[in-house]
Amino acid sequence: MSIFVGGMAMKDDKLHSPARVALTAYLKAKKMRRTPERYAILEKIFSTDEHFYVDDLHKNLEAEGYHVSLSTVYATIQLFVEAGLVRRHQFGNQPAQYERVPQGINESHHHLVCNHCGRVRAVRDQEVISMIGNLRYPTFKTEFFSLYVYGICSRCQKKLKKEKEKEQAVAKTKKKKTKP
Amino acid sequence: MSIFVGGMAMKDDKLHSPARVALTAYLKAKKMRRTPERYAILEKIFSTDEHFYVDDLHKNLEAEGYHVSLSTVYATIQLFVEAGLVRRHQFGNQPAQYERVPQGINESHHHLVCNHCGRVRAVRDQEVISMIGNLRYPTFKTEFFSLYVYGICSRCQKKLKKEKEKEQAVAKTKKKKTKP
DNA sequence: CTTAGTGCAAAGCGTTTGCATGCGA
DNA sequence: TCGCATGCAAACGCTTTGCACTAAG
Repeated sequence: MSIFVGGMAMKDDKLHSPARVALTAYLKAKKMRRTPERYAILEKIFSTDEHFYVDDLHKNLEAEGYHVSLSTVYATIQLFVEAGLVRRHQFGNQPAQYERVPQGINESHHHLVCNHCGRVRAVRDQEVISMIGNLRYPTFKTEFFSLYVYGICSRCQKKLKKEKEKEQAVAKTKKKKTKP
Repeated sequence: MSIFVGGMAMKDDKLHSPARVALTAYLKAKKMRRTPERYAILEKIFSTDEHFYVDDLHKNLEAEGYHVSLSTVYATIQLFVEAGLVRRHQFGNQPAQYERVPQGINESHHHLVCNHCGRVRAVRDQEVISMIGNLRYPTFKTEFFSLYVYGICSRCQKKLKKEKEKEQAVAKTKKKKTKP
């Protein structure tokens, strides 16, 4: 069975997905409007568990024939962040990345960020998650955390190794020339 | 005793501070120039252990009568990040913050970030630091990490509590009016 | 009927870039 | 002398804002 909601076809179970329920509750509590745009954007975000850029999300919606203005996408994502449905990340000088909040400990993870190419990889590690999750600070009401481990990814390690070898070869050539 | 270097008065020991030595080594290795601007900016950054914004750093230098262009400050900080002398942080949609890299485990720390006002507090916690520092990932060459704990700072907790009390008072008033 | 939400275009702002000049090596 | 660094101003790109219009409650 399939129903048409907010301009997009979706399965019946999606109508009552945890995310939709949470958004509805939040909007009601804040006395805000339940617009089709908000649900369409939410649906799109929760349809994958990948990080995403605002611009890509917008393009994907347009590509599906669902027209929303970029400003609305920005405003809506901000709303989702405040509602605790989405989290913001920003690495180096790249545009902001977002991801839906991890659902329970099985989805919790931290990030490996490559200092060379900027790529981000999610890593699940129960021990780390629970250890950090148990931290308590007096006078500070913890809500969630982000752990970023920076370094060099395997791809860039190879790339840098090759570059280094090339440089050394050049250096040797120069030595021979200046000291013949 | 005090010597004049790079347009700024400084103590003799600063001339051979670990940061200066490290920068000199880096510049020599990369065959880059040791300009007074680079050392002046380094000095300013390492004169405190606080996080700072590029703009403030630039203003502070100007205020001291040391003129450097904003572009040079940007370029230089980027250089310092690549040299491993400075680290970049970015919270929410605030401009980037930087801090000199922690010198040894006694300076290592993580951050408490307020979701309401955006303020950042540094927290030292040996156990957390060493636990995370011992993480190893195959194919990924770890260089350093950042842990951000998000929540509500004490100041904002009080603020939000007051706002809530006000709202509830208003809500009660309305109830009385509609159900007399 | 009221006014929050949306769409569009323009503005804002941190950061980068292009180019002429200056200075370290 | 040679060419990297700097200074300045203009450009850039992500994000926000102002305003007229639309639609949720």
